[in-house]
Amino acid sequence: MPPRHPSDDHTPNQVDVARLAGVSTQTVSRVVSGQQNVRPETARRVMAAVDELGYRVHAAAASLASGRTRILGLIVVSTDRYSTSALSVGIEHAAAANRYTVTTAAVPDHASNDAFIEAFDRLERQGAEGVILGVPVALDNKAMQLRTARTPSTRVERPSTDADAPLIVDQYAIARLAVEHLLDLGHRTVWHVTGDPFWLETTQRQAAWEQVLIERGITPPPLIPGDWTPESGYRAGRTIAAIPEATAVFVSSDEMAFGLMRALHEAGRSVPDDVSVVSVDDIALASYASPALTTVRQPFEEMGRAAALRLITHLEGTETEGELPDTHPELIVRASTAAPRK
Amino acid sequence: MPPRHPSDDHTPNQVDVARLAGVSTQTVSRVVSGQQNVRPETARRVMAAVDELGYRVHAAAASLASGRTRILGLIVVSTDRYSTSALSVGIEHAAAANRYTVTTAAVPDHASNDAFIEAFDRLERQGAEGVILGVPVALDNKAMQLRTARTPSTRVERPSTDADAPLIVDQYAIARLAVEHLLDLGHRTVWHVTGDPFWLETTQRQAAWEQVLIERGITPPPLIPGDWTPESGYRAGRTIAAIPEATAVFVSSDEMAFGLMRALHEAGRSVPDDVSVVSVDDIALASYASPALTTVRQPFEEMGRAAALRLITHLEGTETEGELPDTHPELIVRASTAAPRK
DNA sequence: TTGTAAGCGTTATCAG
DNA sequence: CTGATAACGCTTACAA
Repeated sequence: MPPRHPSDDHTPNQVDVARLAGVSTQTVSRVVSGQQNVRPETARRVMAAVDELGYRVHAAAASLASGRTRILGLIVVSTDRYSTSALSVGIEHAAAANRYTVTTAAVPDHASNDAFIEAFDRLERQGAEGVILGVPVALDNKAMQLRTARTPSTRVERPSTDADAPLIVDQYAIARLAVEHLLDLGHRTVWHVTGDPFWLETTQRQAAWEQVLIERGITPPPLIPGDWTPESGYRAGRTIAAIPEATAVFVSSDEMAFGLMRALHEAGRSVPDDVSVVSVDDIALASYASPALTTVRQPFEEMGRAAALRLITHLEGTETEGELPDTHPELIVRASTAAPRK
Repeated sequence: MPPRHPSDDHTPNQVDVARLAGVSTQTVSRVVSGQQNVRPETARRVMAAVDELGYRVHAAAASLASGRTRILGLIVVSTDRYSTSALSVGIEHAAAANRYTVTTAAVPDHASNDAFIEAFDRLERQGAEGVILGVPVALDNKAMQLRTARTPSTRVERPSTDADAPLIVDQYAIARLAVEHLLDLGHRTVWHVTGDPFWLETTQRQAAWEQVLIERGITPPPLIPGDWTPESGYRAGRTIAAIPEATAVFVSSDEMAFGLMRALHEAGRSVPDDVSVVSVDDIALASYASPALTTVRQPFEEMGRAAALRLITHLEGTETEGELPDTHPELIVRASTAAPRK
């Protein structure tokens, strides 16, 4: 076989660059990975060779040699809930800013624990250095603990079982904002339509709602179950409409609030004159509901950023690029709440 | 240094498994990657060793050796548009079913072409074997063509410049469904509120809307520009409200329709009595608008599945797991459309 | 059916 | 500041 021409068919590698620049592969590696101890002139020559050849590091080879993949795993639930995409956008940004890459594993809604484990395994196999749990996984089982022990993980919300965990979004603050707004308006009590009980937020908000009422000496009325969907909100609305003394409702998502208000409207109960409604999320459509929704805004993108940053910080044991975002919820008052009728 | 104990600190590798099972690493590789030519008894022994050691293939090493990463890249735009998450869920599912992994790169909304290139590079560097463009990238430039030439890519929508490309969702069919519905109801013409001109769908739907009108001998009225947001829909609604002869509107997204109907309502024009509205998407809230939206459903998850499957098929040159999903749009008639007043 | 040998392209370590 | 050399853990030949 004749000696191969330098610029052959194969994609250029370090050796090619080194040869062209007249240095060793090690120097190429140093230049490409931005280390400082290279003479500027040498670095320039290497970069020129890199450009000429169109060289780029081979991630797999670099991982194998260095033991680092710079991959972040993300487990999400397959829903079209508005929050999911905003969350991942935030995560992706924080990752990219720190030169990490995000690999996603989706699990079906209401999946069994096995499905989460399987997703986690997929991510680990792929080389994820850390995993972000965008899902309500239970962590109190052997299989999951085994995995989170060897691969650092963060969850977006704060697990109820671990009050000390660094917290990204305070579900208690959300519920408190909503309930106190209603109470301060003069309502005697506040009814609550829950989210899907599968999710941690649901139980946390519910507990907070109860707590705030009790602090004010009010006995919480019966819970009205929901599952995040507008349909479940509609059903809850029919329930509420049948309770004449209900004048204020805290609904766990904007989407459910749309359904709820429709049911109320159909039953001839006016919002906010007969019933005040406050929900959670502040999706883009919230101000286009009729009436416009009073809601507690969740800064999803910031939450995603915060989760990723927290994980990366843990991974590197040092500071990261970018400020830690503000993830405080905020009450947005619009037209769906008012003082109760005399 | 004393000889190391077999089960030492390092994560177990093929050598460890081979030693424990009393076979060569090659046999371990064969068993683990599911090749058939291994005696069942041997395979069993190997699997036992794998389980005992908790061994899993090192993806980077496997990639380096085989030259395959089984990574699919996905470029998405950082928006919380409902479609994005549904799309990626579909992609992720199809990928997982074919043992591929999805890596996401997000670019800002309205990003420059450079941002797309940069995202593409990130994905390539990561080892993506193919890239799904969930974004309206222009492909008519050198830099992009260079990349799509070496890394197979699919886009979710059909580029207007390439009518022969296998098509995932037919924007013409969507517009036709909407416009003909309105015309068949007896409206003399149909006004159109566009999406963000940055997106291909926008121009495609707009062209289709024009075409259908012209086919029926109707001169298209002036375009009303939008940008997907409910706010832009609201502005469009004010425009429409000021045009007494406008009785039918085709709005390019449900979210804009919410804004539009709110503006119409405020202007005292009733939907559907004065103005009929049909939009596109069929988001979960569409039936909870007031009135409930007549809309053209887009099966986003199926679209994502289809895009991924198409790419994987191309990559493997063979058939893939799972039927090719049906991505036909469908008209959902609800309460926002009616015959025009006499 | 199983094993041996030779890389894959990079980074770490240690010399110079 | 730069270079030689040895891993990293796996798969693809090829041989037995």
